[in-house]
Amino acid sequence: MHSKELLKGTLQTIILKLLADQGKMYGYEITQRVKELSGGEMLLTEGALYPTLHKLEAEKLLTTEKVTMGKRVRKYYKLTEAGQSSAAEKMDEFTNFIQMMHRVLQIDPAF
Amino acid sequence: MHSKELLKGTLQTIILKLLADQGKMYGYEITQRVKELSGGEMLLTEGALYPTLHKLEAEKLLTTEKVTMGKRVRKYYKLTEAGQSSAAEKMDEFTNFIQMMHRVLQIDPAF
DNA sequence: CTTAATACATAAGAGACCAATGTATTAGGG
DNA sequence: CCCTAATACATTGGTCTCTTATGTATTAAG
Repeated sequence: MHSKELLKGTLQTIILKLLADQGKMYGYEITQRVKELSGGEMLLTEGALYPTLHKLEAEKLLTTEKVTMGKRVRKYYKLTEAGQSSAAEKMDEFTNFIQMMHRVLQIDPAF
Repeated sequence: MHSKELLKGTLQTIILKLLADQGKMYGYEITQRVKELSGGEMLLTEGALYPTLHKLEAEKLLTTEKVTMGKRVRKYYKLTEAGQSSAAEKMDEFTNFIQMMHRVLQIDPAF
């Protein structure tokens, strides 16, 4: 019942913000961090995550670095400079969105 | 750059909440009220609005009443009892969503 | 008389995500 | 030892929601 439709459009913002805070992360780590921060409520699917990461990389907002741990390969992502700007922009957009929704839905701002 | 993607999934909530507050409204009135409440930032397109109204009606959350004003026909929508429950539910979902996003994005709750 | 606003509506398509599936390594319990 | 769960990457097909474009018709204003 935590409607999944509301999450649409938030994934890029989440990824960029986490990377802005953490410096670098790999895909699986992102899914776990989101799960942790949301108290288990928000579960990123790989079918959403990886295509988005690849898209952000193609747009030069992220760069990758492969690190081999034993026989397992991890792919770390970090923000480019453009990515850092984009992260800040997306966060602004999101807070504006929330404020607008508060007005439209007439929710007590204290909430 | 108020990203349109973030609005996905909010339309039903908005419609139900406005009807819960106003009692009854017609389609065009809803677009104007949203525009007014958002300070012109949020513009509902008819291609989104009418199919959604029809869908909510098909789900028995809304009932309609046609009113003729001169030669122009207005179609008023109001909530059924199920619609009132649904409106409250959607509002809960939305506030939960915002709280979850605050945690995930680590936004100052005061914001 | 032409444009903008009011008022309804549908159809084609795009965008973002989910579910399912696939490969492969590692750790733990029985 | 073997099976399962967790770790770690990735792609494909389908769904849902909205946007763009289009259509009809009335009314008000310049």
